[in-house]
Amino acid sequence: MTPPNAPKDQAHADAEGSQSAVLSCSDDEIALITLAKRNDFLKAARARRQGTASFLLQGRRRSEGEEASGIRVGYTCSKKVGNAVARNHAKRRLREAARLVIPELGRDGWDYVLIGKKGDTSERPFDLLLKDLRYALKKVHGERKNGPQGAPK
RNA sequence: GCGGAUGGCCGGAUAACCGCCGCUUCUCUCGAGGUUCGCUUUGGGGGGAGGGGAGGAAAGUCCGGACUCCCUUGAGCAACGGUGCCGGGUAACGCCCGGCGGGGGCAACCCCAGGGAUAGCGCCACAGAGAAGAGACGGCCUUCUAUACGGAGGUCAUGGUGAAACGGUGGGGUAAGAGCCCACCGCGCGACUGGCAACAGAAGCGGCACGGCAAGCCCCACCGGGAGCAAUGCCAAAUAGGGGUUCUACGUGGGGUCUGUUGUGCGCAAGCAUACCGCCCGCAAGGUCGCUCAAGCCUGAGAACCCGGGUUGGCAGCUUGAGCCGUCUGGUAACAGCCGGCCUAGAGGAAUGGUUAUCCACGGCGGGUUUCCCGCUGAGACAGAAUCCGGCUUACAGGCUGUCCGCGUCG
RNA sequence: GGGCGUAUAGCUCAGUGGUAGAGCACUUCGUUGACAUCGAAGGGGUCACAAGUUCGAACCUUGUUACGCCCA
Repeated sequence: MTPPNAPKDQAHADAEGSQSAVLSCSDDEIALITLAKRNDFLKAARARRQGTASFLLQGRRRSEGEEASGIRVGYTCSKKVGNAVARNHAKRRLREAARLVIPELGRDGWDYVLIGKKGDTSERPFDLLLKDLRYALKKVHGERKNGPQGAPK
């Protein structure tokens, strides 16, 4: 994606986005994009959050002016989690959990950030970790403007 | 058999399902360029297949390089930093090998920044008479005067100390003593011998003079420019096409040029001749590594510093290299050489994973036919490539294996 | 990834080989009817850790740990 071609590619993606992107991902799955920018992490940190036994979830709906479609996910493991091996391991488990859960429960146009905890993120049994993520997603989505227990489709 | 010393190697294995990052290849699709409309080149996206994907320390960043940029280069000097027994290895090293010296251990073996203290300076607290060219506080002895707590002289055997006290022990000797003399030990110099050398041995000589600290300054020898892949180069986008302060300079010679400008003379004019300026060439001056010398370079506009503005994208560097494995040869060894074979991660907010089963060793509990077997259960050491190599240091569950030493027993 | 620095009392810092200090804070006493201020006295230290050099190390050398700063 070189810059001179970028505008053209953008136009194509918009024009044929409904074909390529959606068709490739079969029915309702939306591509997950990894967050990279510091700014996005800071915005997410100011939004809604929900802690669980194994990690902390932050989530927000992107405002106007930003890209409207797609789910973006970021992963954070600070030095508090441990040395490089421990941090990488925790991030891998979070990434795997997000891959399994977020396509079915996540909402289009939202940003999520998963934050690892010292010890618990790598040691918690994996099925419980998935349960935690489902629970946290519900809590983050809920309550605000979708009414009480806004049923996730 | 028990205890110990030392070197090398490994550092979980296999399978299933679902995933991640490069590479090769096939296919579908979307664009761009070329086109003889057959096709071809190139870029993006989707899918399939094949094959690859963390370490012995990837770590600490403590040394040494490769590579890139910066300073104009070379030699010498100075400054600063480093290294420090000798010989060898190496691209290089503060690393490695072999040897020497000192210390520890019955031994195998281990440890040592291990040059110079007669080049100079400095320091040696407290205690002690005295802490560094020895001198003399108490004491001992002789002598003088008036019997002296006084004067003169001799002397260091003796004096709590201290990390360290100016040779030690014994004998002779003396007024008291003293290497004053003798024996042994220690110490210094050392012909000569062995060794490339460090060094070792040593005839003989010297009556003893020369304390410690250089991981204090220093002296000697050798080495070293600075910064680091977030180096650096390219492409694209965007903004700007900037502002301020300070400093320095306004030479000279010759030749060419009148098809560079201008002036003057001649000519009606085209043009011809000539002068200043400009341009080219040279010289001088100035500047240019902290200093000197040499070479080179720069200088009519230039140099230095400060302020201000934009981007946070992509590509290259990026993995074939002092590379790895094996046979043989040389060498005590580190290592080197010939030949043959192999290609072994290249990500980029950062992939190499998630779950399960069996096995492998380990711990705990229970049971059994108790050198062993079965069941349940728990935790699989230290730790994650980030430009690449050679070392060092530090962390590390457990296991395999070679060589050697001491003690005991048996033959 | 690379480069560099710091660690001494509860806090901020001195201390360049010889019994470890200052200010603030703390405790007690005095002053006051009481408090603040002021005065006096006192307690509090594995000098980050470990080895080495030295007779002797907070200090010199080497390694380790923790914390912090810088880069295009």
